[in-house]
Amino acid sequence: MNKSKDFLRRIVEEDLNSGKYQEIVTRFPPEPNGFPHIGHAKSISINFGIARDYKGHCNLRMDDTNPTKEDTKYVEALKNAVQWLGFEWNKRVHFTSDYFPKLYDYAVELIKMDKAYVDSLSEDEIRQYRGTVTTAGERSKYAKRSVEENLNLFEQMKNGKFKDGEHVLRAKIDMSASNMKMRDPLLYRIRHAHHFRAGDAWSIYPMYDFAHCLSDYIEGVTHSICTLEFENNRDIYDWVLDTLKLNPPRPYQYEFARLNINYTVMSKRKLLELVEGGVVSGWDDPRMPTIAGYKRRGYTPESILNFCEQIGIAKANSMVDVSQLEFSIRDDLNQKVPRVMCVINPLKITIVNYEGSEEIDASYYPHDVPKEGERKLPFSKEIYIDRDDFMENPVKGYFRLTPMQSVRLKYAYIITCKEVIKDTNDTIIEIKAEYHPNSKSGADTSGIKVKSAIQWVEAKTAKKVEVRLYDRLFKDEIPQGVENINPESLKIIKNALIEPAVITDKPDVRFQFEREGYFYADPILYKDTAPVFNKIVGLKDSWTKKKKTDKKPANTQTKKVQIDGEATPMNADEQALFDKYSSELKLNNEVANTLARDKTLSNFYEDALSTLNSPVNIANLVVNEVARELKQKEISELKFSAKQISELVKMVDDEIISTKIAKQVFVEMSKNGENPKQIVQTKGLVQISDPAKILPIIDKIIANNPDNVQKFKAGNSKLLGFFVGQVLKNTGGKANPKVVNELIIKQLQ
RNA sequence: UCGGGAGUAGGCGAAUGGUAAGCCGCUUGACUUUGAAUCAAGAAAUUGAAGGUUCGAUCCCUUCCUCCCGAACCA
Repeated sequence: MNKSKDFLRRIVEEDLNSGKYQEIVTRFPPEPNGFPHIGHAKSISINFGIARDYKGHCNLRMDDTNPTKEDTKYVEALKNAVQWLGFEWNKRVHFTSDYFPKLYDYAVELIKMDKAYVDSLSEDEIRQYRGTVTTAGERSKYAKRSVEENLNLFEQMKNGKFKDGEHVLRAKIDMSASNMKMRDPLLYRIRHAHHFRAGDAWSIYPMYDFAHCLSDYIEGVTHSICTLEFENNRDIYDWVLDTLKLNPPRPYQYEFARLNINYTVMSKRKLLELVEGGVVSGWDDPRMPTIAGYKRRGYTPESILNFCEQIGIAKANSMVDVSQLEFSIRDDLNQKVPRVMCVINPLKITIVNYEGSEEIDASYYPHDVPKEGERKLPFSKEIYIDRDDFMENPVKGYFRLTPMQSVRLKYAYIITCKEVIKDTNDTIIEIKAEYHPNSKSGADTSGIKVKSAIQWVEAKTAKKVEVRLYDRLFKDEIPQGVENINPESLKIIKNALIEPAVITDKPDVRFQFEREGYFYADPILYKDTAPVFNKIVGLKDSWTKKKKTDKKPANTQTKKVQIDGEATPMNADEQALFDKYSSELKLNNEVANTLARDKTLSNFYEDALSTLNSPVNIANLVVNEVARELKQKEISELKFSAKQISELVKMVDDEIISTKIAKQVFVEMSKNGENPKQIVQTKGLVQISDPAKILPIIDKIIANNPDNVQKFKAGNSKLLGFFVGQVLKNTGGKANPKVVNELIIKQLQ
């Protein structure tokens, strides 16, 4: 089956099919002022993914227009992240700073067109002059400067003749625009700052809104994909490219919803605070949602990429559950990594009836993972198990070792507890147990039934390892900052014990510690003499979950009450019109209301009414269809006339076409202004109402869909739509749906 | 308040007028030498609300409600 495409891919496909672009070019344009996080991974996955899917390419471009915030170390982090995720950027890494000379020339161009000016208002004044969302702004008096003066001033700005903040270059657009971004946005500001790449060559730097669109254009980008908060910036994007009258094709901007994950912060500012405040060990702390953090934790690139694919792309702000991410990494590692035994919280077991030692063969992989490999497990009378796997006074439903309940040592024997030894504090320090010699795994003739098999290590051969148990960094679903830190996000266990093969044979760097979770040999701290393992993610655990959720929370869910606001009252004229429409012309209230409140619509309506006396049907068409066109266009831009609308309605009244066809015809009319009759004729859209012609089609469809016939007869009335739809499809939409409906009901009785 | 976006099971998210997909999560069962995995079954949605148009509306129209973005010399 064809997978459904996200809205971006749909746009890309349309543009390719229409020939708008020959090749798709996207770009990933981070500002190098912080380490990339999983939100960037989503953007990378989208931009590089689309380029890959449509055989185009994707540029990696550092958006380095603010010299005071950016640094070359972040450039490296960004490059590493993209590579680690498995993508290749087109040729070299691009930098907006490479385009500074070109950008300067474009600015000069704008000045020459009298579309930009040097403003000398102070920062505060600029803010004041901008106005508010409800009131228009006022243009600076400096906007009147001549082109020559602007050119001159701008050049001096470039040459460092002025101090920071003395002047700015602004676009001359509209100080009363409802989009605040369009109130003469700043294009350049003076910054006597050292740029990490451009050095001290420039004392003016372009603003995002000016640099970004032009950088896209310069690179031949076709689809400039960014997040929702740039929706308001799209108008400037278009204004700059259009005003400069650049040679086509030009790029267009599309926005998607950025990624949010619960229990996670995603803002670069907050992440920087965590790093600088020493709350975490650095940008690559395994608890950080940075790509470097996930990498250090042990996540695989595949798991991150799968996650990005699963969550989809849309335009609605949303919060993804962190369990979705955790599923991705488990799902990936489950198929890949060897199973080994590690005892995190050791409890000594002495098997009193076992003497000597042996080695037991054990596969690295369970039967349902198609990978080969095995190791030897040393076994003797002294072993360790996890403290959690023994309970002296077990709770109900406990499957593991108790004084009354035997348990299997995985891959080895069944043991039975004989004696519990405690110290003076009443803490259990050792268990004396007996093993059952004929119960060995794979050759068990003992007939003893156990509920569980637990991990263990042999005392003398086990290796001591450090295990770092990571949990989510924040305890709150929507964390604000350090006050929400989870105090248990890191537990360091110094004395965990692991089976020797893990250290001596090193079958992999990632493991599943059986019954615990997935772990990763820390790429920096790990030493053969002092191994360190990071917990990547725990195994799914329905046992502890069951214990916790035994107390059922009361269903306190109350349905939210919908508060309806009031519509603004009509004025006298509108009221009069409404009365006329509803009483005289018998329009229903809703239609009359819409018409009465909209002068253009009602004028159009009365115009159409003058050539055809069919008040209700014309009103319906005008209110529902014409109104839609009028949302996008002015009345003068409409391709069709009121007269044509009445002609269309006439055909419906005369039952030449169905309302369904009428809508189809209307679409044609609004596209090219052709006459409705003409459209119906050339396309052969006259409807079929003759039962003799429709019946055979219905019979065929009934014969072809016995399942659905069955379901329909069983009472699934929604399937009527299915059958009607099939008949209409078969007749190219020409069958009279009313007739079809009646006939189907009759045939299926 | 003005402009721009968005509302579909607990969380994501398909379906442009014709049987409300899929994934995560949840429940139950089977299997099991991981309370995992796997397999099977299931619960869960009056598509934000109310009206309208239509034979038929998640989809088109109207009004309302809620949430997000916007008045940085940040990106």
